[in-house]
Amino acid sequence: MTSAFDLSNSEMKVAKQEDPACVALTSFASFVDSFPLQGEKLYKTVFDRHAEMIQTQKARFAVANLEKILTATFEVSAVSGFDRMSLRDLSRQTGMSMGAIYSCISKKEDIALMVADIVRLSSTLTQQHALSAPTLWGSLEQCIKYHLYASTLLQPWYFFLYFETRSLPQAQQEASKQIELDGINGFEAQIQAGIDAGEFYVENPRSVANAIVVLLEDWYLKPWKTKSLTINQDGRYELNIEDIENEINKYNQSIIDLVTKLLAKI
Amino acid sequence: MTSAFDLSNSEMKVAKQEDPACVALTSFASFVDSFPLQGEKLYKTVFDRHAEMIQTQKARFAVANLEKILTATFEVSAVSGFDRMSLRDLSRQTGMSMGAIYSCISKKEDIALMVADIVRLSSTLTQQHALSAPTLWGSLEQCIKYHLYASTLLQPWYFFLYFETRSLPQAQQEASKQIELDGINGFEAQIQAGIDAGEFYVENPRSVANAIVVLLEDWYLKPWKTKSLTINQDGRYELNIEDIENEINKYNQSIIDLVTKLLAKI
DNA sequence: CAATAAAGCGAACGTTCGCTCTATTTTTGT
DNA sequence: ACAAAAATAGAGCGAACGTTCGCTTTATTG
Repeated sequence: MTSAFDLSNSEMKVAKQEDPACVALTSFASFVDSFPLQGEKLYKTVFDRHAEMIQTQKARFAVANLEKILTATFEVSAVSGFDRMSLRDLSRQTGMSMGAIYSCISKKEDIALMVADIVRLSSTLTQQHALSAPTLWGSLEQCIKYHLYASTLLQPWYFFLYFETRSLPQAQQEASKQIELDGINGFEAQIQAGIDAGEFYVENPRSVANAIVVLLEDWYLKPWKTKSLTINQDGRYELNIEDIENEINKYNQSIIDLVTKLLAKI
Repeated sequence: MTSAFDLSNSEMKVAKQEDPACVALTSFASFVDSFPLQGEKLYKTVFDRHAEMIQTQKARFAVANLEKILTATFEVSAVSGFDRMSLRDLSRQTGMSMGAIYSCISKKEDIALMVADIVRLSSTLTQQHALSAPTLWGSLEQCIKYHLYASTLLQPWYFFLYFETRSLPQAQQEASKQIELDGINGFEAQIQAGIDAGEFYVENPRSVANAIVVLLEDWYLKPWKTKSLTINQDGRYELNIEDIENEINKYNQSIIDLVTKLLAKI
């Protein structure tokens, strides 16, 4: 399969309509098929992008251990926060020794840096692909939908970055704010374009854009609002992919309904 | 002046329309005049409600020191989080000795408990008073407005509770979730009442209720979105009360516009 | 099968933490 | 003026922290 997402030069690329890779992904299942940041590939990406801080040389070992470390980090720090998670907790949870952990990271903070990097990469990829839709409304719909899809697949990552930003260097804290502002600006621009084209009407485009961003955040920040999506002790969703798809679609539809009403011409 | 808020038996009281204390507070300035949780009264309330963990006997001293401690806590932990704030930091920031600090608290966690208690008290007070409005729409409007008012006056407190909930005992963590769910349920009930009365129409009342709650949270969580509201180095807003009133009214109006559209009968 | 290099291990290090205590001085209320 | 309350500076406690390092185990290669 040709993936719709190009990881290789993610920072540069802006997908064009004519691009054969720009297939509209209509279901969560098809998104899962295309999205590169999951499973083994996800941790391989972490390894590739942070090789300089990883002592372990063979990707095979590093990837397996990074998965253990990051999974355990999400489990432990979801309850008590990253600061309260000691590396001894992490050692216990992963079954790895302190030394093994420190051959995958150079210091504790590196874990947070890895998460921040992946979330930003995911946001960039998702947004770029969504903007390739042929119509204004379609592009808006896809931005929302893909963001929900990506933040579902990477829920613990998005959640972690939101709550643990303050464990990062201050420059990175500012960068996180900027990402959020960029998100709002992006939606605002799309809405404004729709107004200019006579497709939408709304008095204050920015407040609608802000509402969208905040509702998207709510999805990965408060999974307990949708009880059926809570994760079990193994850190996995209890639902199979069809059930998840239903839950996402329900939430997606509620946002779309909202936005439809807010942008409707009277 | 007779305050519109009754602090004495806040847990019990549900204001009635006939209650002479139930004045509609139409401006931030009049809210400030009535709201009991500010200035010296605020820290006196903390003292009264946590006397058992405070060694200092005379309220006069305790109140002054609690103000120093809590203000410094907000300043320090807004940057790096409550866990990373050491009591030596706190001692430096407040200019108090360790001994003086420990005569106002029994342990570090107490600080977080005090904040949580005040925020919950504030939420309760605000919601009770707002529900006393004579009409359905007026009640909904007041719930939103008063919440914005209270969370502006107590912004560092609301912010702190949101991000440091995980520093609290697990029972308190659950309680915090419940407060949010209660908030959603409250708005949902009001919207449903409006639908039943034929005043509103919306397909999914809960998603509108959820949007309101999330937008209210956004106000105190991301003050940097409204640049003019950012606080300076002294921890005080740079604006005077009129400017703040303008900013709140602008944000309040944007929520009201949103909700108006969402609940409009077609 | 021996040699080599990578990976894994866990005790131990130095530091910092929350917290206590004491001796002394300052502030307060009468 | 005087006794009580409050605050101070600083030493110090044990526990827990992030991190290091000498050593052992494992995998791979010639």
